This record gives sequence, C-alpha cells and structure tokens, in this order.
Amino acid sequence: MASSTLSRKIANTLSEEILKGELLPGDRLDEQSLANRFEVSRSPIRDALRELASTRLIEHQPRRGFTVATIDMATLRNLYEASGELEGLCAKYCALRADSVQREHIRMLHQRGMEAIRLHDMAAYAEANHALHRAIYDACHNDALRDITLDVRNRLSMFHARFLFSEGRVAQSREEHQEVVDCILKNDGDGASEAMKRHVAKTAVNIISHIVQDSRKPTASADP
Amino acid sequence: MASSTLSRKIANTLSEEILKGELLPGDRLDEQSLANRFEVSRSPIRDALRELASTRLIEHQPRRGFTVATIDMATLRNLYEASGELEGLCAKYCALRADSVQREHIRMLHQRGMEAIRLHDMAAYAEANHALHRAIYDACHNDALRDITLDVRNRLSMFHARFLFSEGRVAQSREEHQEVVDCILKNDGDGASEAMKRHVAKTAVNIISHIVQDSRKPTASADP
DNA sequence: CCAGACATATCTGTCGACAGTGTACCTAGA
DNA sequence: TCTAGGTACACTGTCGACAGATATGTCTGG
Repeated sequence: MASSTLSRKIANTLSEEILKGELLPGDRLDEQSLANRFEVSRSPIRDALRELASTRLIEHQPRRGFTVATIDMATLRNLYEASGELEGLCAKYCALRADSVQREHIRMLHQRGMEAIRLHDMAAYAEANHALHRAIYDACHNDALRDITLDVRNRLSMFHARFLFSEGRVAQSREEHQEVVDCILKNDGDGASEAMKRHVAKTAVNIISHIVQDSRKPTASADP
Repeated sequence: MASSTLSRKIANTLSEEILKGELLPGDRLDEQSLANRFEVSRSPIRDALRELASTRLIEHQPRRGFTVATIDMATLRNLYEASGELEGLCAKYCALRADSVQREHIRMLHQRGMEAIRLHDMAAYAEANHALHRAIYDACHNDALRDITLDVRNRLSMFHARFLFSEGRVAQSREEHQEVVDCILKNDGDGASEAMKRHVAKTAVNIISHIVQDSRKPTASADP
C-alpha cells in the first residue's frame, strides 16, 4: 500500500501508531523530531499532521503545535452515544440492503469471533470484532454513512487500544453480536438497529469503567 | 473574528466563498494563484487548503492539487439520507434535553422564518432556516453529534447554494418546520425525529430535481 | 523558601527556491 | 484531417532558512 507522496506515507504510519496505542493521548508531535525520525524536512511532516488532524486523531493549536488527541469524560460519552446511533443506522440499512455475499461474509466473521473465544485468543477476537463491525458498515450501501461511522469508531478506539477485553465481557459481547447478526440475516432493520445500539452502549459502560479505574492509578514517577 | 494565523484566515475566507457559491464544484484551487491573490507565500495557502480538505469542501489528489469538491448523484442521495438521519437524531435529543432558553430560541427562529415568508423575503427565510437548524443541533446537548451533523449539512449546502427556494417549496417547508418545532416544544423525541427526517427527505427531492433540471441546460460555451 | 520578572532556548509560521511530475500544445506522419 | 509522439510549460512536493512567539530555566527580591 505504497502511497505516492511522503506525507501520505507518514500520515498512515502515525495513524497506525496512534490506533495501536504506541502514541498516547496528549503526546506532543514535534515537527522537528518527526522530521529527524523520518529523515525528511518539516514540509511533508506538516502536511501529514494536517491530514491526520482531519480525522481528529490529533489536535492542532496555533503556535503550539500538534498533540495526540485527548478527551474528557463528557466528550467520551457523547462520542459513544453518537457511535451507538450511527452503528445502529448502519446495522438497520445493512439488514435491509445487504446482498447475499455480504450476509454470508458477516455470518462468517461472527463465527470466526466465536472460534476465537473458544480458543481463548483475545487478540484474534478483537480482530474479528473489528472486521465484523466494518463489514456491517460496508453492507449498509451508503458510503457517506459508512465513512462517518468509521471515523467515530476510530476516534474512540484510540482511547481503549490499551484495554484488552476481559473474558467475561467477551462472552457478553458475543451474545450481543449474535442478536445483531440474527436480525441482519432476518432482514429485521429495526431489530438490528436496537440490538446494535444496546451492544455499543454496553461496550461504552465497560470501557468507561476501565478508564475511570485506570485514571485512579498513581502515575509512574521516577524514584531515585 | 480575526484568527491568529494567516492560514486560518485564508481557510475561513475560502470556506465562505465555497458555501456562498462564489467558488463552484470542480473549480481548481491553484496554490500560486491563491498565493498571489492573498499576497502571501505558498506555505500558508497549503496549510489552509489541507485544513479545508478536512471538511471535505475541497478535494486533494496527489500531484494534481486541490479542487472544489464535486459530487455524483449517488453520493448526493447518500449524503441526504445520512443528513436526514443525523438531523433526526439532533431533533430527537433536542426535544428530550433542550432547556427553556433553547426552546424559546427555537420558537423565535421559527417565527422569524414565518415573518420572512409573509414579507416574501427569500434571503431572510434562508437565513432563518439555517439558524433554526443550527439551534436544534446546539440544543441536542451532544457536541460530537452536532459537529458531525453540521459538517454534513455544510457539505450539502455548497451544492445548492445557487438554487433559491421557490415560494411553493418555502410554504411547504414552513409546515414541515412547524411539525418539528411543535414536537420539540412537546418534548416528543420520536415525533421530532420523524418530522425532521420527512423534512430533510422532501428538501432532498426538491434540490435533486433542481440539480437534474440544471444539468440538462447546455453548458455555456464560447461562441466567436 | 516561595513568587515574580528576566533571559535563554526551542518550536512554529512563513518565506523563497529547486527538482520531478503531469498537462497541454505543437509538430510530424499516416 | 486525424492520430501519435515529443517538447515545453506550469504546478506540486520537498528543502533549508529566518523571524516571531511560546515555554523553560534562572535569578533576584520579599
């Protein structure tokens, strides 16, 4: 996936690092340091940062540079609310419009997730989970809606990249997915929408409790 | 509203020109020409263009520069569908959460629109219409949802900036607004959502027919 | 010992310049 | 006259440099 320009490649690299949690919210993105690291001048770095800012993964303050996006609890709740509604919409239109190939693909991805659970492979489950959600966006037959929904999902995923699902949560998540997939395969748009909204809401509660718990830990300090 | 950096000012200026229809879809945005026009170097122009691209008002193709965004009919329909759902959500949450000041503001803006109709002042109506929709986004008490909805609305408005509402459509629009506002003032979330979706859908049909009609006109060609 | 002012250093915003690529025009041949 | 090839131009991507602004660290006074 070699993009043509340097800035595009750099933007992709930084994007992945943020989504993987290698760059954490609040981290400064220094133009000079990045220029040194990628062995280019500041120009392509600036272009890449502006491009990344468009996805809201990083923030820009005039004369203060770029930082990996941070978030307050209120915005996090708002984003999860929006995400639930958007994913619900995708699920609804998916149930009403997906063709047979797309339905089979969704069924298969759900099964792959269950297989990962059986093997207690949490990384594989996270992968299958992500793929399932994406397949639903793709099958809603509305590219604009798909793009918006995916942007919100990415914005959220960068904040819980470092939290692995617990086995208990995964089992619950599987059941919720089951409902969504059943409704989609039955062409039940409203059912799929409601099931997906419930699923996202429960995920939100789970993640938010993790974050609250995490923020109570004392920050690491250098002891002599 | 003087922003601190040159690029921010330039981005705002260009954004307004696109939204007003002074720059039309497909127009090339030449870095050199813009640099000459604003009497700056290409650097702040590049920054401004990248920033504008984040709103999807303009498009960027590597080594081919920036152009004012164009759209095909399928994407237009998708955007209107997404817009209807998003505005419906804003209306729902607005009906459930708006405080008394916000409700009064919405009622007032609706009345201002009706006053504009009585005076046959289409420009004032367009202004009041836009203000009413924005007030509803603001009162949904979810900034993330508001931002997403506004972005979609702006993306759409650049394509019908040059079509003035007909008197007939305006009268119809007023009735649809009445339904939405009534539901909001009654705290009827689902009613407001459905009314708003119907309103956007009818607007979409109206605008799309205008655009189809417009595209059938022969394009102006230089006759010697 | 703490607070505030000053000086230093780093970083961003902006500028001008060069090289490579894409486009358009012009010419030559069928 | 139309097509194909080549050439020239214009534009974007990238680079290095300078000036203004912000943040940091230090010093002095209370």
